[in-house]
Amino acid sequence: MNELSDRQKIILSLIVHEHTRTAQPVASKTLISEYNLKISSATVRNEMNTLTELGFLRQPHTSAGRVPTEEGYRFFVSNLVQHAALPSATRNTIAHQFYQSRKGLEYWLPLAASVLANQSQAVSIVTAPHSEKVAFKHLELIGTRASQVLMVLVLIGGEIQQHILSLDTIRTQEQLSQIAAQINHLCQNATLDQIKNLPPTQDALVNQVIEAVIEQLSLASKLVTGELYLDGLTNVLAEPEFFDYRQDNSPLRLLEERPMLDDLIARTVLTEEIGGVQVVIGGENIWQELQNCSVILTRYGVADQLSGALGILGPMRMPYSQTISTVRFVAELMSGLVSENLIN
Amino acid sequence: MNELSDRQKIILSLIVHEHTRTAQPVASKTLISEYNLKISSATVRNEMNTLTELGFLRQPHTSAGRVPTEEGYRFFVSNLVQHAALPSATRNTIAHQFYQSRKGLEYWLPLAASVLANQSQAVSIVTAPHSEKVAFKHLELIGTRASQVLMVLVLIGGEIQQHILSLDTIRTQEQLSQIAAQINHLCQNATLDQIKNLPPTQDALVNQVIEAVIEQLSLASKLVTGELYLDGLTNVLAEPEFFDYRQDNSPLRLLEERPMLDDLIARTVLTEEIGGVQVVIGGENIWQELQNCSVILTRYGVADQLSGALGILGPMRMPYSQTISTVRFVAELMSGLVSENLIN
DNA sequence: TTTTAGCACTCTCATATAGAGAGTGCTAAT
DNA sequence: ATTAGCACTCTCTATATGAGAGTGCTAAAA
Repeated sequence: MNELSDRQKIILSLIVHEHTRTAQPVASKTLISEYNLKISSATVRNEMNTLTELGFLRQPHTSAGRVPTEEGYRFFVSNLVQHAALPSATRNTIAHQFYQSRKGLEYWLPLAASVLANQSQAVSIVTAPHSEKVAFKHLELIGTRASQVLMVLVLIGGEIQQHILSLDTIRTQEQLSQIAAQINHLCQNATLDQIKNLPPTQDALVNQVIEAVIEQLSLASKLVTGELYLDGLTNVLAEPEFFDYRQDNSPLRLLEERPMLDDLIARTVLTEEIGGVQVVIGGENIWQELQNCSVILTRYGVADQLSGALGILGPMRMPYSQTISTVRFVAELMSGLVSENLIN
Repeated sequence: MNELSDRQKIILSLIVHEHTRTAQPVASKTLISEYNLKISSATVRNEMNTLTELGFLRQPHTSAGRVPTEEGYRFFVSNLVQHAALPSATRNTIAHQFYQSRKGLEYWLPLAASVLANQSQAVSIVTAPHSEKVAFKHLELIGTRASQVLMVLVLIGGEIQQHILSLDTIRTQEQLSQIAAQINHLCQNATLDQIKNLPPTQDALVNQVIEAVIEQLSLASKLVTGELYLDGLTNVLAEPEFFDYRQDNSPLRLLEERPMLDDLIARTVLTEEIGGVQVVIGGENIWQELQNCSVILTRYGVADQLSGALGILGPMRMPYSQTISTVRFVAELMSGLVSENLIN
């Protein structure tokens, strides 16, 4: 493929920038007057023509200016985006909000979603961190008045699972605690496979609980992502990209269908290192719903232990540089918080 | 206030019904042909005129049919709605979905949201059940490699709180379990106030943990609602009521701002008995955002122990009878599930 | 060879106009 | 009290028109 000349790159960048600002097709004259270019509009038009033939720009109609295509945005993001660091004022504002918040993932997750949504003026997506390799940390059995027992299972990393067991007879809390202690001893730091290979004990009740533990751990190990936090839906409602659509392929549908979102996350960030930011532009022919949208996702947390995904979904026409920086910064913050509070 | 004649009530009901079906202003002739009325259109027009003067109907413009006003819907819902039971086929479909689901509130809550959204074709709102009177059930302390400790606190009812404590020194798991046992003994079934009045112990660490317990319980007691589950946003995106608006007072904003939603829930269902269904039509001059919407909410769970709210938010023009029945039915199901799995 | 001025051409958008159709309100008759 | 009949009003659609924006192309200039 033909390399673009420097001038073509500049023009493409400026068109992307101007279109992001105005949401209008960009005319050759506009470009010159807004950015004080030293060349004539005819020259710009010639270059625009070339860029259009290369598939980076398109014309809504004959006598309109140019709009970047999906391909154009993709080239821009891969080759032309200026990765400026987030202004320190913004960084401070964001950090301050985390500092002021109550401590604990249950507060930080929605906060991260809220910060991302506000900063990007798009929809934010944050999943609770989750350990790929589930392993047993601690078990507790809590009796009720009836023969039901609340089983609380803590995984290494700090995830908590709860489940209600039905026993055939009512046991005292002492008996239950004894069983829990026994299992805690047996399963100390064990992985799912190790627990599966444990020889059955003499005690039928212990076996029953271990079965339940195995089931809970299996469930956890199948999970792609943890709980989902969204924010900023209203940011995006006014965008034509979002409500022009018929109901059926509104990009917002993606957010309501967990399997789709899990797929999106799995195909992008889960293959990435923590810290790598993925930009999906226009659905990349995989997700119909994202035709005019872009998704910026990254992974945060502690590698191999506890990690989640976070990012935003917005119109394709967005300030990529700034948004990518924001996503990256919030991910760094969250990674720090997760690692400081790791349970292992 | 003047009573409506029977014929006026019928005409109002039919207009509501027809408008719900077609989303169009209802003409006098339409009413006659669609519902085989034995009176002339002129008579209907006369009655329509009266109903308009009474504020139950309005005319979008001179030569248009009539549309029910907020007041009209309110009268319809209070006086005219036919409370038909949900068809047993629908009941079975819904019950079946709960039957097929994994057991546990964490599965039932999103399921309830999904069922409500699908059945009503509106946005569903489900909050996790929450105990108004928080009381201590069980505490567990789980050590990490560092001096941080994961505190897991189970409330009566079954809510689980987690919190990370920072100790000055590293303790063994045995020491931690000992402390937990001591506190479990001290706080057995105690309410927040009872724990607050506990005399301080000799052990500084125990005191520190009890402080943390008090803080967690205080937090829990201040909560109006538990976690929020929404579904069906896309159902409603196509409705003119929802995207006609400027961003600022879209009804969906209500769902993103927890304080507003809590206020809505607090002002309606929390004052109600469990089982009572509240219908808020057009925001009732309190919630700007709900101008053309209605909210149907009810409370579910076990009185005085563990209760949450569930319902839907949809366009004002909705099939009230059916939707109210659906909300009520799902609430009954959820109440059953909560009471069967109560931890106390 | 590259750039540019100039201009014809195309398409959109806003505005105006007209006619059809829907539905009412009113009047006078039943 | 009800109804038939009709004039009137308003919306909606289609059509026409002109202004404006922006391009593509050509031929000249650098």
